[in-house]
Amino acid sequence: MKYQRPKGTADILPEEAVAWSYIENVAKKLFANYRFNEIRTPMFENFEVFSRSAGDTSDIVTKEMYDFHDKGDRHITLRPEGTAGVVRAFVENKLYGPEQIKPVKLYYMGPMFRYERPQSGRLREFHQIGVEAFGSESPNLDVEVISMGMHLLKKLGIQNFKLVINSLGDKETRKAYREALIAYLEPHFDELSDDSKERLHRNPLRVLDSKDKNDQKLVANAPSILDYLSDDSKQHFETVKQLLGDLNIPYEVESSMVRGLDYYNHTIFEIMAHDKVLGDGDVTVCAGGRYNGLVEELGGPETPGIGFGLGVERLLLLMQAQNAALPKTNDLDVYVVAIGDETKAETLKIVEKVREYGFSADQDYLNRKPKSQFKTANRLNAKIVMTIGNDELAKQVVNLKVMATGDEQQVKLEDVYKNFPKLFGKFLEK
RNA sequence: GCGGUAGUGGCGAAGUGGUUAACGCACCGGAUUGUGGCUCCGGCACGCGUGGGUUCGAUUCCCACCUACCGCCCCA
Repeated sequence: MKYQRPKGTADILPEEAVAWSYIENVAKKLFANYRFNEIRTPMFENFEVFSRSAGDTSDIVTKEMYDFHDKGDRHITLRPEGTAGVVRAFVENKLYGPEQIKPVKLYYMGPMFRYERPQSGRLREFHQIGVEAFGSESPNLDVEVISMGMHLLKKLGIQNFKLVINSLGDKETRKAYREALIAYLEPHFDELSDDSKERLHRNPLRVLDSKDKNDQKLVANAPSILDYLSDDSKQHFETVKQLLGDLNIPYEVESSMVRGLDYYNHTIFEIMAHDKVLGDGDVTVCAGGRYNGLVEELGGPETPGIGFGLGVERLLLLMQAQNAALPKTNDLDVYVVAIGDETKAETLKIVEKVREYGFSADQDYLNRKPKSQFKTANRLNAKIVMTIGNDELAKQVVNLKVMATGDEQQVKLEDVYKNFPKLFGKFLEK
């Protein structure tokens, strides 16, 4: 093969694109009900937008960014996630202004890029649907955002998913907890796995969800971040849990849950699904949380924010594995079988007229025999086949066959042209 | 970035250091001239991921690279 797509990219072929459109439309409709509006930001940003927001030591920044210097020697990064760009746009366009109704609720959908080893459900160019809400610290907003994510999965027919939440508290909380955790783990340093030794000082919270069995044992008695929450943080988290309960949204609290991006604080959550296609354990399909402070970090006024990102590829994998229903689209209403060159012009007129009336129509373009044309009509699941040959042309009629029943009758061309929906539309109803 | 498995026609899949690379599905054509299914007949890889090497000869052996998949790291 001479040319192949770049590693970690995928072609979305027509058959699958149907599912993509469906997902996007369902999401847009749902988001509109929650009063979120679409925002479209560039697929690349200045490097600093991401390095500043995600944290200089995060893996995403240190090894997974797709970055390069352009011809003007600007350090450019293909966006690895959606939030930073939206926050940048929020600040740059002054959406924090007093004339904006708060919270400002935005959503986006599009490709993201991360330079990493591809696996199923993990690509270098992948797609996220995400939402962000700025300007309110209300726990109600936390819960609404979470609920919206849950609703989306439910609407798309996903089964076996669960909500897991945690609180990272505020800055002070994280600092205090980080120290406590290091103090707890340090005496056991030699017992830790190599990966966790590495993690201990760079990102100690990561040790908590190590997959190493021995690490897990050590970590079992580690202090919990929930014991270090400041009063305000605790109050916020308690309210979130309370409200989730009020809405009858089941959840689990997982105090060891952490985040890959440094900007998160307070409520964080993941919606995880369990299905073999995505490996043995639970896989996160939707993840998000609060990021109070991020707007300041990118040069805006003090503005709280919260959002989530949802991986479309993973979602699709789940939908396929679980046979989630997809709408049937683009059914063929009419196929016109032409016999003989003399009928070509009339055939074209027929299909065009039928389309004009709002039905789908197709014809043969390969000069094939009637039998072959019928075979194709059958494969395409045509509801009606109209046949026209020299005899019909001379008499200005066509043979109209209803494929489901096999009934065939001769009708006037004039009727097709002048009154198709009224006379024959009945055959095209579901 | 690390470890492992794999790569034969549109898809699935057999195969061997040496004349014409099985088979199934799909597709195309035909079975007395203009009708969908079934059946039957026929067609369909100048080529076995790419590039080198070994050899009289390689799809089959060796090396490198590419890509996919699985695990780790990390993550949606």
